[in-house]
Parts: sequence; structure tokens; C-alpha cells
Amino acid sequence: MSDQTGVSVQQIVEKVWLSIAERRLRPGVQLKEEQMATIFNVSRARIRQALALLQRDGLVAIIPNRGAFVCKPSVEEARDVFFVRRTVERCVVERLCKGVSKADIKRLRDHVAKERIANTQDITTDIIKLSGGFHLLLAETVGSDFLFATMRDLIARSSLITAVYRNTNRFNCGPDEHAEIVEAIVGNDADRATHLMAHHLEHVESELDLTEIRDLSHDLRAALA
Amino acid sequence: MSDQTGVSVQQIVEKVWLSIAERRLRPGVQLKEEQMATIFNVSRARIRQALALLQRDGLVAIIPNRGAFVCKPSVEEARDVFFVRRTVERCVVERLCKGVSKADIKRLRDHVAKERIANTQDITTDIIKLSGGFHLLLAETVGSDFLFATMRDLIARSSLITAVYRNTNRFNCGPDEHAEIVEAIVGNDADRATHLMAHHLEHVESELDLTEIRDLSHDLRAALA
DNA sequence: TCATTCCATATTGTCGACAATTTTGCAATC
DNA sequence: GATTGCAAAATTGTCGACAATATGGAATGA
Repeated sequence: MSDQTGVSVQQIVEKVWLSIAERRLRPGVQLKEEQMATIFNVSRARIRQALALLQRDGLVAIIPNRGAFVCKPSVEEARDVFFVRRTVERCVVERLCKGVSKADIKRLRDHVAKERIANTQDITTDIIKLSGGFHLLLAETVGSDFLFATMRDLIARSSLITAVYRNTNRFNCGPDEHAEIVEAIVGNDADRATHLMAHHLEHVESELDLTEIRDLSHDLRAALA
Repeated sequence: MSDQTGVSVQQIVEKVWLSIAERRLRPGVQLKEEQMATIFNVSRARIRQALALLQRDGLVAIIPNRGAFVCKPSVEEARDVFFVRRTVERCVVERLCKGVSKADIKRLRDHVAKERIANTQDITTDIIKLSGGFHLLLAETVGSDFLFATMRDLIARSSLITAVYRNTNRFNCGPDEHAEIVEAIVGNDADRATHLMAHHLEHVESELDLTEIRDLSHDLRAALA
């Protein structure tokens, strides 16, 4: 009758991640374990594991004996994330410009092609997944566990920040800029590649409204001053 | 009879962390759940939670259906970690130089004082904990969750790298350089503070033997070439 | 009417047991 | 003597149940 199919921890994480990135889950809402266990048709233990991973990625905050809540990053945190991201992505690109295999090149170009398709067909879910996935793929191609893990963390937080502070309806991180970066890497042109990447990230950040007045709900004294 | 005292997840993480940093646990060894459950006198569930956190910190690798193993970072990964660390610590120091409270200053100076005591008394465990703790305290003082989390990650990985690649018996990261950095921050001298920090990190990295011939056990073809 | 206390409810934290998977030891075969 | 196949042991993965803790509302008193 009912599908007995248990959902893997990774699938749960991805589902929640997407829901947050697509703004279906707003910052502050509580992710109750039993509720999620029912939705995904698994035991609470697996949900707890998924929540721990989401905490690792900085998407949810787990308060002891209270539960897990979707994070709301502050404007300053958003700036910090992009600051570090500029550095790490630069490091990634520099490493890639030292040479990539033919297989890697194909993978990168194929990914950009997928992004193009998602963009023309306007499938929001795919656009979000793939545009973050591009930067993750770059890090993965380097082959350093550390850079990959760091990038994973940064992408997750960037997605949350984008979901919270995006001021346009169009999703940024378009495939054209990605394509240019790939070709610069293929041509081993480190200067051009790092420059393009810096410009790309500036572009992404510029579409966010980080001048917004801070939410001072948590600090009544400051709010009423 | 036997002490019924359950050990918290955080305590387990710290114990393992220290054991790795002090080289009592070598890279590659498996951390078996039941064994650890017996040692810490807790259930396996709590051990699993601790192992998940250690994986988050990049200290152990969890292979599905196989178990958890202490990581062995490659030389290149070590360089990546220090590359990113230079950037993040610079960001932290710059933010701190914009002004810190009197309470923060006291906390920082107290910490350095503790380091001095541990150094004179030559208590290895404390020295390791405190020297990493200093950099963590700097990040915490900034007040950004993201910078703190990133720094936490970097410190954990740095500790593992130091444990693996340290070529001297003396533990680096001495309190004198820390003290200088604190005083530069107190004096709001961003130039001097960032310069000191950069020099300090270079010093730490210089005591590692990162020229070591790569371990190619995992790549037979390359090893036999 | 408002503040306080107490209790019922809901939610998270922990544990022990069982199922699934992998590793290991041993024997049979080539 | 080396290799393959199989079974037993060890280890990880998952679950349901119970204990501990926090939340919200009703009852009580000023």
C-alpha cells in the first residue's frame, strides 16, 4: 500500500536544503523531529542525523532541549561569508589553472550545458541546485578534501543568504559567467580566471540587499532606541 | 561500584581531539563504536554523534558500513588549510581592530597568561589546548557565528596537520607572539596586527615538514613508477 | 484584572535490541 | 602452494520505547 521506501539521510538533507534555498522554509521556523519523521517516512534517529548535518552546514541551529530552527544569518555574517568565499574560490581557480584533465574539462562543460538548459526551461529547482553545484564541482575537481568541504559549507550558507536577502526575482549565478570561467581555466589563464571569478562573485553579492536595516527583534533596547 | 557518570558528547569529541593532537591516535586507525562506548561508559548512539561531529571537523573520515578512521591529510591539503587560515585570521584580526570591549581585552590577556603558565610548567595537554584556543577566542570575540565556525574547523584541521607533520618536539604557537597580537589589537593598529598574525602563521607553518615525500600507498601505479 | 504556580501536553534526549553489511578464518579445490 | 567459496564473527545501521525537559494553559490568590 503505502510506499515503504525509506529516504536516505542525504536525501533528507538535500530536500531541506532546497526548501530553504527556495524560501519555502523561512528562517526561524522549527523543524520538529516527529513531524519530519512522518513526512519522510523514516524514524526520528535518521532525522536527527540529517539535522546534525544541516547544523554543520550552518543552515539550522540546534538548541539543546528545544529543537532545530532554520538559521537567519545577519548582514554582517553574510558579508563574512562572501569575504571568505572570494578567497577560497580564488584558491580553487588558481589550483585548477595549473592544469586539468580532459575528463575534468568535459565534466565542467557538461555542467554548464545543464545549467543553460535549466535556465531556458526556467526550472527553479534545477537552477538553484546547478548554480551552487557549479562552484562545488570546481572545488571537487581540485581534489582537495579540505577545499571541497570548505566550499560545501560556503555554498550552503550562500544559498541561505541568497534566499533571505535576494532582492530580485531572477536567480543570479547565470551560466554565461560560469562558462567564461571554465574556458579561462581550460586555457590555463590564471589571471583571467581569477579576475572573472572575482567579478562573478561581486555580481552575485550585488544582487543582494545587504544594506537592509537590521532586524532588532531580538534586542528590544536597540530597537526602541 | 563502577562510576555511573555518563560523559557528554562534547567531552568525547574533546578527548578524541586531544588524543589525535598529542599523536596518541595515529592517522588511519579505526575508531570502533562499541570499543569507545565501553571506554567512555556511554551508549553507542552518543559515540556515533561524537564521530559525526569529528567528521564535521575533518578529523575522522566515516566510510559507510565500514566505520570511522582518523584522517591523514595530504601535504597539499595542509597547504590549503594554511592558505585559507591566513585569510580568515586576517579577516578576524581586521574586525577586532575596529574596537573591542574592555571585557574582551581582559579575556584575551587572561588567555595569554594561561598559555604562559602552561608553557613554563610544560604541560603538553594544556599547551595544545590553549594555543589552539587562542585563535578560537579571537574568532569568538568577533561575534560572527560564521567566522567562529570556520575558525573552529581550521583549528581542528591545523591540529591534525601539526600532529602529522611536526618535525620538532617543541610545540609552536608560543604565547609571546600571541601577546604581541593582542596588544596590537588593543591599540587598534590594524596594520601591525595583521602583519604580526601573518608572521605568526608563517612561523607555525615553517615548523612543519611539508616537503615530505608523498605517501603513495593509495596509488600503487604512482608509487611503483 | 494581573501575576504566579502547578500540571498536562508536546518535544527532545537516551538507550538497548535487532537487522544488514562487511570482514575474517577455514577448508576445499585447482 | 595459491586461490576461491563459504560460513561465522564482528561491526555498523536502524528502529521503537522510555526518560528528561520545555511549553502552554488553567487554577489560584492578591
